[in-house]
Amino acid sequence: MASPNALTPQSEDFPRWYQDVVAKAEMADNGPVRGTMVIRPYGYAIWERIQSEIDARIKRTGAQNAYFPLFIPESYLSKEAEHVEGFSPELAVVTHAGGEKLAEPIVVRPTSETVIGEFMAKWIQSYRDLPLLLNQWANVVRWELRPRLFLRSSEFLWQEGHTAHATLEDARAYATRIQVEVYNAFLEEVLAVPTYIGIKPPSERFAGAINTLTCEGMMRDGKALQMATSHELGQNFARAFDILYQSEGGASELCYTTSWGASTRLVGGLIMAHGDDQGLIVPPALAPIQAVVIGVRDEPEVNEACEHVRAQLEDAGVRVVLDAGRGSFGRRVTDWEIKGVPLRVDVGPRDLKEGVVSVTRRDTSAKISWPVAGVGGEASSLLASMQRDLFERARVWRDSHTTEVGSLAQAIEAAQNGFAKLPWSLVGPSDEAALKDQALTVRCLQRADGTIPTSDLEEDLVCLVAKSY
RNA sequence: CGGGCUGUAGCGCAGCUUGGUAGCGCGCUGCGUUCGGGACGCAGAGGUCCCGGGUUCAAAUCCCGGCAGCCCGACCA
Repeated sequence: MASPNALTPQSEDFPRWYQDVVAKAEMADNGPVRGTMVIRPYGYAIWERIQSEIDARIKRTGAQNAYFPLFIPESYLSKEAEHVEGFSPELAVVTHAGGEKLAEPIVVRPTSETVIGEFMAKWIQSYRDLPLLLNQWANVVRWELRPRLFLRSSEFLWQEGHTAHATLEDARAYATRIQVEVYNAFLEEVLAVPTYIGIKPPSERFAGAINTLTCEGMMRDGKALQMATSHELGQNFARAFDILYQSEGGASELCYTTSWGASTRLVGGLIMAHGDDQGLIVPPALAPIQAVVIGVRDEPEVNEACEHVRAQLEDAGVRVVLDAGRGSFGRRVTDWEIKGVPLRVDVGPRDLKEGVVSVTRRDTSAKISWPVAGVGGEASSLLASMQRDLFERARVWRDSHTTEVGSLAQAIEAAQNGFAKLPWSLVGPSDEAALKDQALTVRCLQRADGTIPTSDLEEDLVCLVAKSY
C-alpha cells in the first residue's frame, strides 16, 4: 500500500513543500509579530547540533566566546558611512523606554561590528594584544518585508565573530581560515552540503567590508543559498572606532578587523539541500536523533526487545530514541520520515523469531536485516557511509546543476535552474543590472582552479550566477 | 508603497448570490478493537463567523468604514 503524500511534492510547489516540512516535522511556527519565528524543540535540537559543531571549530582557530549587548546607541551605527547606509532600511529602533522618550534612539543590533569595535578600541593597546579573536552567539534583528521561516526572519539566531589584527595579511588569512576551516569544513563534513567557495562581487559585499568570502550551496530546486560569510573589514571600522595599537617600533597603528557569521538560515539550507517528497533528510553527523527504534506491535516481548536494541545502539554511541506503542505502525513510520531520522529500526514478532531487526535507511529507503547482536556496530558503520553518500549525492546534484557558459545570454539561460559559470571579465556593471532584471545575481567569484581569490581585480576569475534565496 | 485575493473551531475550508437553529474534513478527548507503510467503530469537547457602525422583527450573509493577513512588483544572514 503506497501511502498518500503527507506533503506537497517538491515538483508541484517547492515553497509549499518547504512550509509543509517545517510545520509537519515540528521545526518552527510563525511568531505573533510578522517575520518572527518560534523555533520548536526538534528545530532547536538541530540548531543546537549546528551550534556545537561550529562552536568547536571556531574555538580551534583560537577565538573565544563573549557577549555584547542587544541595544546599540544609534550614533555608533553612523560612525561607518557604508555600514549605516547598508543597514538603515532594516533597523528596528527603540525611541521610548521607561515611559519616556529617549534622548538618543537605541538600535536593536542588526550585527555588532560597531559595539564590538568600540570595546576593541578600549582593550587593544599594544601589538601584544593582537590578534584579538572574539565570537558571540546571539540574536539579531533585521526588519524583513518578505519573511520565510529559517531563511529570512526579522529576528534570527547566529554566531558573529569579530577579530582585530596588526596587518592586512593576517586579517585576510584569518577570515579565509574561518571560511575554509570552520564554515566550509562544517558544511561538507556535517551538513553534507558541497559549496562553491569564493568572494562576493563588490555589489554584493557586506556594508563596510573591503572583501566578503562566501560559501554558496545548491538547493533541490536549483536555487543557490548563501550558507555563511566572512568579511575583511580592512581598516574601515578601526578608523571609525579608533582601534589603534602601538607597534614594536612605538608607532600608533590602525588595526585590520574581520567579521564572520553563520545563522539559523543553515536549518533552511539543510531542509532544501537534502529533503525529498517524504520530508527532511538529516545527515547522520548532524542528526539530533540518528536512529529510531519502532516496535511494530505493542506487546511485552516486542517492547522488551525494543528496549534491548535501543540500549545497544546507545552503547555504540548512536543518538537513538525508542517509539513503541503509540498509534499505528504506518503513522509512526511516516512521522519519523518527515523528521528525516537517518535510520529506522523496526522490531516485530517476525524479526524476533529470526533474531534480527529490519532496518530502513532514510535516504534511499533501502531495507536491510541485521542480527540483533550486531546492531550497534552495523548502525555506526552504516551511519558513516550514509554521511558520505549524502554528501556525494549533493555533490552530483550541484555538479549536474552547474553549466559552464561563454556569454551573458547563455548564463541567463543556464541559471534558470542552477549555477552558470562564466568568465568574470564578461560581466560588466551594466550586466549585473541585466542579471538582476532576471532575478539572477553573481553568487561568487573564484579562480579558474576553484580557489579563493584575494580580490575581484585578479585576472582570469570566473563567476557563478544563479537564482538565490 | 502600486496591483490581485482572503478573513467562519487548532489547521484547511463550505455556507453569503436568495437574511431565519453555524457546518464539513483533518486534528483533539474518552472507551474499545487494531498495529509489518498515514487504522476503524462508538461517544464527546471545541465558535466574540476580523473589528465598528448601519439596514431589518431577524445579519456569517446586505450596506458603509476600519483593521489584519496572503500572493505579485523595488532591499537582504
